[in-house]
Amino acid sequence: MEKPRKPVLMLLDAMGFIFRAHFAPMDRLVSPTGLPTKVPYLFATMVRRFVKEWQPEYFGVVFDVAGPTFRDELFAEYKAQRPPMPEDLSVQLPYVRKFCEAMRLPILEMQGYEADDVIGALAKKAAGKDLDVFIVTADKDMMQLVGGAVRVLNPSKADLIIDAEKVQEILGVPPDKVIDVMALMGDTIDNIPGATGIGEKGARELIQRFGSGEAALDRAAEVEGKRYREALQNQREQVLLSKKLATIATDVPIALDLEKLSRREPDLEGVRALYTELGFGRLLRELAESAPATTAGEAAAPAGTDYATLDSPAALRKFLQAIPRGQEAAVWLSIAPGGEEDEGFGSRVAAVEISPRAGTARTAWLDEKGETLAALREFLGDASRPKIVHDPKLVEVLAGPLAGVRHATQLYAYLLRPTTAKHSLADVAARHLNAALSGAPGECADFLQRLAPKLRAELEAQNLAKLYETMDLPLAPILARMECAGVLVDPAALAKMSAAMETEIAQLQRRIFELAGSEFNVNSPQQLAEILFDKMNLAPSKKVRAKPRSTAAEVLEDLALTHELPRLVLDFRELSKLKSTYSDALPRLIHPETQRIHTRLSQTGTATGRLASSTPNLQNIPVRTELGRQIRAAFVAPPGCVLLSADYSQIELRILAHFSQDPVLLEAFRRGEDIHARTAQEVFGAAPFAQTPEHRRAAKAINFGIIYGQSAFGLAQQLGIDQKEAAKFIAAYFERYRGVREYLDRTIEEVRQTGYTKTLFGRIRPIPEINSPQMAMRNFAERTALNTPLQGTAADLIKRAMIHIDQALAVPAPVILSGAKIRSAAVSAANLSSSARMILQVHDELLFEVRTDALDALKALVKPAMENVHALAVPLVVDLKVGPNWRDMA
DNA sequence: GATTTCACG
DNA sequence: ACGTACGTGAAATCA
Repeated sequence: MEKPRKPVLMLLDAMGFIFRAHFAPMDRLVSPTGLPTKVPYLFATMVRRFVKEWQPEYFGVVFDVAGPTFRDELFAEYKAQRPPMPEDLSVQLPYVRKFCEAMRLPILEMQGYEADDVIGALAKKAAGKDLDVFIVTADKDMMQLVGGAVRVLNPSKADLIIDAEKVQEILGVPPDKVIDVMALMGDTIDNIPGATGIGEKGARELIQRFGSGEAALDRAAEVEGKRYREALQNQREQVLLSKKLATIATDVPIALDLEKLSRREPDLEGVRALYTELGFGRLLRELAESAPATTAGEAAAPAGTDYATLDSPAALRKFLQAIPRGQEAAVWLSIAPGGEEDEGFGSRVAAVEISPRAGTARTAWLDEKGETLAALREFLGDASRPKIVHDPKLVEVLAGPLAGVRHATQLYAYLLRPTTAKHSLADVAARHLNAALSGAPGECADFLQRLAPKLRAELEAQNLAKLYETMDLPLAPILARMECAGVLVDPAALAKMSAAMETEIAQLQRRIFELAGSEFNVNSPQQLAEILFDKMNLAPSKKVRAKPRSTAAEVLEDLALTHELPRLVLDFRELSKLKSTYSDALPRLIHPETQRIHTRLSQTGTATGRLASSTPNLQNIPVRTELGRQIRAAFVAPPGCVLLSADYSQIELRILAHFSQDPVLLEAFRRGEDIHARTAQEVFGAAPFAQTPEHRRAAKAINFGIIYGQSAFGLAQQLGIDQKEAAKFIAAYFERYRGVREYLDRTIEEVRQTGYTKTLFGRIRPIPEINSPQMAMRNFAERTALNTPLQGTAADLIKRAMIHIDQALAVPAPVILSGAKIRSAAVSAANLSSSARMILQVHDELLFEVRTDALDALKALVKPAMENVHALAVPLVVDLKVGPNWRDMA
């Protein structure tokens, strides 16, 4: 961004920002002493961004002062309904002020006036000077101040800059009519009532037509729509009052003292001290880079650390043996740089760090003969030696069997806060120890020692220890073996597909260029939108309510009804997607030695407890279209083997039945009915034999919608029907499935109280946004709150099943299988683990590779293990399919 | 690096 | 009136 020539004055609406920041969709941040710090953190990063980007000459941070303002006299209920500030937030306010003080940013506030008024008055005065004025706020009503050199900068909309033209675009009126629009539509956040029954759209239309709130009131009789007319006629006083409330007082007795508002050099020591107190590691580092510390940097390694290097495999062996029996030793493997991008199968260990106690660590570099690794393996595999590791799955993938893991800090961190994006050691140390890694050899293992007791205590406090012991920890080695096993794909088949697609794509592209009349990049949504909407003047029908200028499939499907081109683009997209994401990409990921693809199955990657697959993602291999299924056919069983797929039928709806105890749902599943047919019967009153495909389709959409926390709008969109009709379906559903309604209500209420969701096995997911003042965010949080227990419990169940199956595969079969069955199997029971292996998990499906002669034994083991994994109020049903590849299965 | 689109459950 | 199903990962484009 080019810096404007005129000097810049920024006026920041501090309280507005603080309130929004508190509910920003971000993880909870805490200081080393456990204080919440999200608000000062976001405040600091925002100020830092503005200073960097705009280099404002003048800066004012404007606060509200507690106590009555002139608005309270106008309207007794003004802001009365606003809940008191959450304590979680109020404790953070002093730090925002401290930050401003350390940065030497002037704080402005006036008794009896709100920040809006102070900003308004200053902006008005500044408009007369030769300045560019930016009002930093997300409040709509501040748009009334825009004009000339005064603009609004909205930090919650990617720093959107709003000038008079933009105000017109957003609200449909110029800045001087903003208060009139606000008078009619109101503002729930600011508790301006507005007129009940008139929203943003209505307000905009009425003001555009009549010019002002007063004129609209006076000429209400002319309004055709009954709803708006009556709203205006009956709520005259409330509208007039709202207009007063929305009007920002620009006559506040405050002088524009540019001398005082000048930006000064920050008090770097003060800033550093504050960042240290709050644990802002990243900002601290940045500070250190821009202005090197004046004091000597002793802080890198905590005082009293004893780090050293072991210079031979024998020294490592000796060191490991000297660790007292029963003492927990931390083990960290550092990975050789280069080679694999991701840490996983194929990565090489560069060094081993061992820490027998906090503060002490030894590093051993790997030797060419592999003696270091051998010494380590002995230790890792010894169950009698208790260990602390970060990511047990990775240790096992890199170094082989791991026994005696006491603490796995990555799993701890994930169980405590599954919504956090990353759980690398650096992230976890930053969050829970408030410490940054300096890169010193030995430090990682030392950090594990420090983290383990702390996280373990939190785990116990949150009742998550059992889940850790019985589910997440035992799953790790299973996932490690799956990653190492890999899956077999046929590169020749994929190459053939790529070639065929190449030709087809070229043909489609030619046709597209012909029809468009020019050449462009079909893969660029921007260029495509230009062709479709500007050049060809196509417009999606009203049914499609996508974003303006969206070229998503849904929009193109609609456009395809009126023109030939969109269909070709859809075909082009399908082909290029399949080619680039699958047929071109998969062969590149075949491991040169194993000739197989080794996906990474992340155990700590999702907010709900599901696994996530990457490099490549094998959980989204195409299946829904014929062309896509060709890709799937390239996933094959090796000679002498077949693939066995076992998938749970309707697992999330069954869990819903269990949680809700709804009698209809329970009965349907207990009788083994087709649940979509049953819902069609309940909602539409159509007996199964009388049901049309349309009935079933709608019922299926409703059943899915329930799992996602559906709205009438969403269902209407999905089914391409009227919203009213969708609302009727939903009402009919809840009329018949009363228990479900009650369960959903109960769940929301519980999450509001506790702030988190919980699965059947106690896995939690914090959802603080459930109490956000922003409706959109709150609604989103509510849908999440409804979906997570269902999705998460399903994830728990299949994880548990994987553990049971893994155990059963290792045990001589007669213990597990009924005697008759196993005697008829062609292989001896004890061999099953060498004849069959689990190779993939796709949320509700497990995929096995099995020698043909062991297939029956595996089938007889897997199905009951999955179905009986945990007794629910309804049966769990598993469907088995077998085939030579992942497509042709029966 | 963010945005858009689209593959899966 | 509001804004609109939950959870993922990857590729391509564009700033």
